[in-house]
Amino acid sequence: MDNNISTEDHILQVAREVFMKNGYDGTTMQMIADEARINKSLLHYYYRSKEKLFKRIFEKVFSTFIPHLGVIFMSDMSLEEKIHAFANRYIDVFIENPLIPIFVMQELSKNPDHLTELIKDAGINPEIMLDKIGQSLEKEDISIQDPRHFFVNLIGLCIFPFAARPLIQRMIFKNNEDDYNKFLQERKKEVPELILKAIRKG
Amino acid sequence: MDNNISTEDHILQVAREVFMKNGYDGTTMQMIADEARINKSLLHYYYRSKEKLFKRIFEKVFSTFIPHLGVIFMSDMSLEEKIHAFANRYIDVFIENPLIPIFVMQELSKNPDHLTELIKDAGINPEIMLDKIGQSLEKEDISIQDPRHFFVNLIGLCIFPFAARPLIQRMIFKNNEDDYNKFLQERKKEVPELILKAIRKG
DNA sequence: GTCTATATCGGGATAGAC
DNA sequence: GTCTATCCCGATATAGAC
Repeated sequence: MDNNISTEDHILQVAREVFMKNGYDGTTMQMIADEARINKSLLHYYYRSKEKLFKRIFEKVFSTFIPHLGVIFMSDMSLEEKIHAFANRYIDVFIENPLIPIFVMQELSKNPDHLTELIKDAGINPEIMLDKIGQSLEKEDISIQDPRHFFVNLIGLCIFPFAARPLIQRMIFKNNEDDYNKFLQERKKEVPELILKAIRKG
Repeated sequence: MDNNISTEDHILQVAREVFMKNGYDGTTMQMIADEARINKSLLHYYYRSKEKLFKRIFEKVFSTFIPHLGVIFMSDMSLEEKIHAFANRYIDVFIENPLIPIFVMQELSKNPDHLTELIKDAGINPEIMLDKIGQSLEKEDISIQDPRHFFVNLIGLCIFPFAARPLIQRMIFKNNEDDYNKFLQERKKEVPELILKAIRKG
């Protein structure tokens, strides 16, 4: 209820939380209105329709994590530095926004065509990134690996524990939140270690 | 439209597809009825309510992939054999049922309490499994690693490419289905190789 | 800019005919 | 066992007062 920000932005903040938690279909305009303590029709006044509001939110969410990818992999760090930077950055982002992974996967599986455009907007060119990775894999003291597998491995190892959190936390952490948070922190070291051991020569 | 099977089972098959594709909230009884070429009220005749029907489906889906876990990890294979068995089995299961990962993650994130019971029904005891893995990690010619990280790594590396398929296929495979299917097949070798390199001594 | 009232539609679910 | 008709509610969206 911070009165310094406009109603318009306040709605956006609240809607983001509600949509991320419940998904598009699981969210009603009434939920958002209640949460924002305003009237339903005010939502329409600002954003015309549920779909338009959702699109705004989704693009916002997408842009909170995709740009890091370009920044890290287009930099001139060594591959090892990139791996550490990636794990640190993304695990931190998802610790602060734990709902992003499922939310994004869910929406993209329903609506994959919306995607191509979003990636361009983020200034990312996956081909060039993969080329750079491929070059590093050959040049540096590293046994050759398919850059596409390398890439999917790195991303998957970082994101999966968030996407499957309900399952894993219950299965192997007796549903203890704190233990799981510790576990997630540990992965900033575990993931790079795993990958580096696997691709380092000798 | 196979007339050999009962209407009741036919509904179950159709509902499974529709629910997996659209999720609980994104599915209407009308969709299922249309797809099954029957009347809406017939759904209620057989399954009383949308929620009851969904529960049946979800448990069915869950049991198509969870039991393998116990079979593999409670067996007396060596850890290396288990890793290969796991990757082969699960990647095959998900190639045949590509919607399972997102569907299950989505539902569990909305409704995590439904889970504990399901795992017991599947005859799985995660603690014992982890203990067995821990013992293998110490006994066999392997550098010690936290079995929990080991476990999450293995599962994540296998499942993530299915959960994030829309994103990855577009970003790094120019949306080419066949290439991506080949890629998924390759992972039956890539994943065990990665993990074994990382945990093998010397 | 924010509210109330209302229109319109589609959802889940039930009753009852056949 | 399968259908039609109907109930009731909640959803998105708009009109119009203030």
